[in-house]
Amino acid sequence: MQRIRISDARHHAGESVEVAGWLYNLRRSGKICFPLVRDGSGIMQCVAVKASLDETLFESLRSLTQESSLVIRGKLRAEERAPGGVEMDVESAEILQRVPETDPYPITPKDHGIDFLMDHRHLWLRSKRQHAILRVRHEVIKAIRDFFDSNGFLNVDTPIFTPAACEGTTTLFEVDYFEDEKVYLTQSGQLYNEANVMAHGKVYCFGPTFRAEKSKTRRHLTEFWMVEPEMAYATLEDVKQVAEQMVVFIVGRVLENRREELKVLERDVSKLESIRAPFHRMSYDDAVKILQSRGSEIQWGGDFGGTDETILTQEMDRPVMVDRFPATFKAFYFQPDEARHDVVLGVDVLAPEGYGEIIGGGQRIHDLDLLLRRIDEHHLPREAFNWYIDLRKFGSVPHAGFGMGVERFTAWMCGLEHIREAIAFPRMLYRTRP
RNA sequence: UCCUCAGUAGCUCAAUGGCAGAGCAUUCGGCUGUUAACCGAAGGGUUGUAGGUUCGAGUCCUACCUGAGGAGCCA
Repeated sequence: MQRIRISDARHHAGESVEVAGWLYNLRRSGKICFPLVRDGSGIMQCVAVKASLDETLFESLRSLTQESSLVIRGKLRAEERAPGGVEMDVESAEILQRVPETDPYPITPKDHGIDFLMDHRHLWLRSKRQHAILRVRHEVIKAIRDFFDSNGFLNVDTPIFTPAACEGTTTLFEVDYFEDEKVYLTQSGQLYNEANVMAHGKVYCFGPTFRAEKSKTRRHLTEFWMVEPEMAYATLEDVKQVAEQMVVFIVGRVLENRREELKVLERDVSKLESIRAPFHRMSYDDAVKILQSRGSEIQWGGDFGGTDETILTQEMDRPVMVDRFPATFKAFYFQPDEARHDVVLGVDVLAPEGYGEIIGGGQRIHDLDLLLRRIDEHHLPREAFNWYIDLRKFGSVPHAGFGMGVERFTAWMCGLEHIREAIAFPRMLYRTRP
């Protein structure tokens, strides 16, 4: 008998097939019962009728417990009342493991609190909503790779263990590295990207990123995934254009391939359908003026707070690109604006609906003397940057790139309240288990 | 690190300072079209921990623990 995936069931109406899965829920009524079986690709309602089945088989199905694993066989039939449009008339079944009723599956189809769900994250992943979110996340990742791969970028990944002085600003996780040596978990692959890009012209790295800030908000994880493209012979304008095209591409893919999941998530898709080029563009100067006029206490020279990002984007139908930030709060490697030496050629892309900064990037310093000066101004040890400085000695060119956080993007696509649901096992300030 | 809120049955929650409760889950019984099925019954409690006030504390006070939301912080 052919084993099928539930997602393909509609193409097998009228056939006898088998499905291997888990019992999602069960409704019963005396001499008939309706096991809902999920197999990872979808959920299918089965119908078991006492009169047409072996007595022990019917009894074992009728009393089956939630999340028990089973292989179930029967004839598929188009049925309007069933979710998915197809229903299975059960002919036989094998139960691989019956969940004992003395220790039943803890996540019932009713409401649960976030603490309980997070403690049972390893099981929570099976629920409809979490299943849908991780499928959207997969689509986002696949779209990112497809976008860069088909635009001449090469995937070159950067190290996760990095030496101490990588950027000198944020808090890093320290790791013991054999005898008496300390290394740190990467907070960005960017510096290494700058080396890789001089070899390949256009590259991207894609991997986990670690930030040890004691940040406790709905937008923060201590471990998250980031894609970072870098382009040689490129400027801030190139970054803005590529970032805009990439976002439009990913949103398009999600809308094209994950409609069902967005429906499960009750996402207002019109909010995503309005994401088109061109995005709103404004300078940091203008952003500060807008914020002040709307009651923010921000002063020129200060970074945006979470509420500032929300104020800037709340009435926007598409992302906002803010560029030319004060040099004072950006990293040492940002290229200054020729026309305005107090600002640098950096850009942040803020997602609508309060989802905040999803992209940050800009143009890097390519001049040797300027880079040396900036390293000194930031009190960073030159020796640690020898290899990075070399890149400005041997065929230096203007280059630029950006980083995008996968979970923030996924949370935006799914309309999530909190970023913790956008990754299978979130790592947060006070939560590292399971 | 700071601020706010919460912690009662496996889960979600109720209980004016006065008998510890409900729904769901589990078990038993009923039901041939259920959609978080429904109907009837049963079992299930160190009220986060330690003190204190009181005739009497789930409830009030103090400290601590755990969690949540937010702030700071986050190139």
